[in-house]
Amino acid sequence: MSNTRPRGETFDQTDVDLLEYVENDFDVNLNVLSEELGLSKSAIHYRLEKLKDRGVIRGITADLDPVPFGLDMVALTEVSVTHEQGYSEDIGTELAAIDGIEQVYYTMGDVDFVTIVRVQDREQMNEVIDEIVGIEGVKETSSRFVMDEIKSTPRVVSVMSEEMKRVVQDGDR
Amino acid sequence: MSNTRPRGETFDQTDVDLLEYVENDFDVNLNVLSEELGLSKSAIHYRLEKLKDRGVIRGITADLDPVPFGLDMVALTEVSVTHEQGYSEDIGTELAAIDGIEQVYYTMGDVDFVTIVRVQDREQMNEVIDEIVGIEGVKETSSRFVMDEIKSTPRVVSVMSEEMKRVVQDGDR
DNA sequence: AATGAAATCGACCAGCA
DNA sequence: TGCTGGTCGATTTCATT
Repeated sequence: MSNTRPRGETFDQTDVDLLEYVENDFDVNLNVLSEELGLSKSAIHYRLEKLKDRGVIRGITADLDPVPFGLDMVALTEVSVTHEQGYSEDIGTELAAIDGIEQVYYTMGDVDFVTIVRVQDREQMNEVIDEIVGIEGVKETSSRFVMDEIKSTPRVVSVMSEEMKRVVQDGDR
Repeated sequence: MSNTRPRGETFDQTDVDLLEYVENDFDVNLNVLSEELGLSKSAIHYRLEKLKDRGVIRGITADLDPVPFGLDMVALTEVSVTHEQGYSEDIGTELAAIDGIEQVYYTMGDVDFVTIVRVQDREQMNEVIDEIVGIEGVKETSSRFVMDEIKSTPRVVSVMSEEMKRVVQDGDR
């Protein structure tokens, strides 16, 4: 389109392909990647290390299924706070520290925080909500139960449109 | 507490420790884990393979930082649909397929879906919203911008309280 | 930034508790 | 079934270009 100025950093095609691959599966031998991307094994390794150093790859993690742990009860909980002081940042940190709270977003608008809570049963859900309400400065909460997690394991490159990729792309190799 | 019947499967202390470790950092050599958990390299390897086979470990993935890609604009978008047919499931799938939509939850209550959208700029945000509205059966949307992602990379075991762990625990070794 | 060779580490096997 | 120790193959590292 018209705007080709890169926001953020730039990546070549190989990096984008490599990253899209490993963000879905890092349990690979380098031979496959090597052939797939047409580069030597050492070069793949070198690029991966550089991407780690740059902080693009924050880490390598095991993706766990919550279901075997009985963690199949999920709720989206909105949290409103009193706006007397600049407490908001602290309250966010406190929310993030509560067991069972998986994600915390600080939002604009009528509510201040949206959290995603994951627990094993209703009793634990009540406990989490009680903990939230117990935080100083929290005014009220409102929860919605999740009936189905249609897509719940965030990916970065895999979710980008071609246009989004174009914006951060630089050379072709 | 009173309820000690395990929901889901059971794990021993070593598995829980191992899983908590690798869900935050799988970029370790087995020697470190071996010492840390007081088990031989082979045993660690054996347990990891078994946990993969059981589906507890769904995969090994690279955790990417969205910021270097300029993906720093995030919104929580609620989607309401018409309730004439049993379309809901299909609509969820269609939402999940849209570029820029990172997470999709099917919820009870006044709205039907909550999505998390991640893009590079307002123009792309508009495009995503337009795509959502363009889905047949979608009635209306409502979006909130995220000002701060306080906690946005879901973890499973690391977020469990001691009580939650107790519920799925079995032997001590 | 990429290569090929050398050192290191992980995957696999047979045997054992 | 779960663990050990040892072997082989793969990966990481490094000197070189």
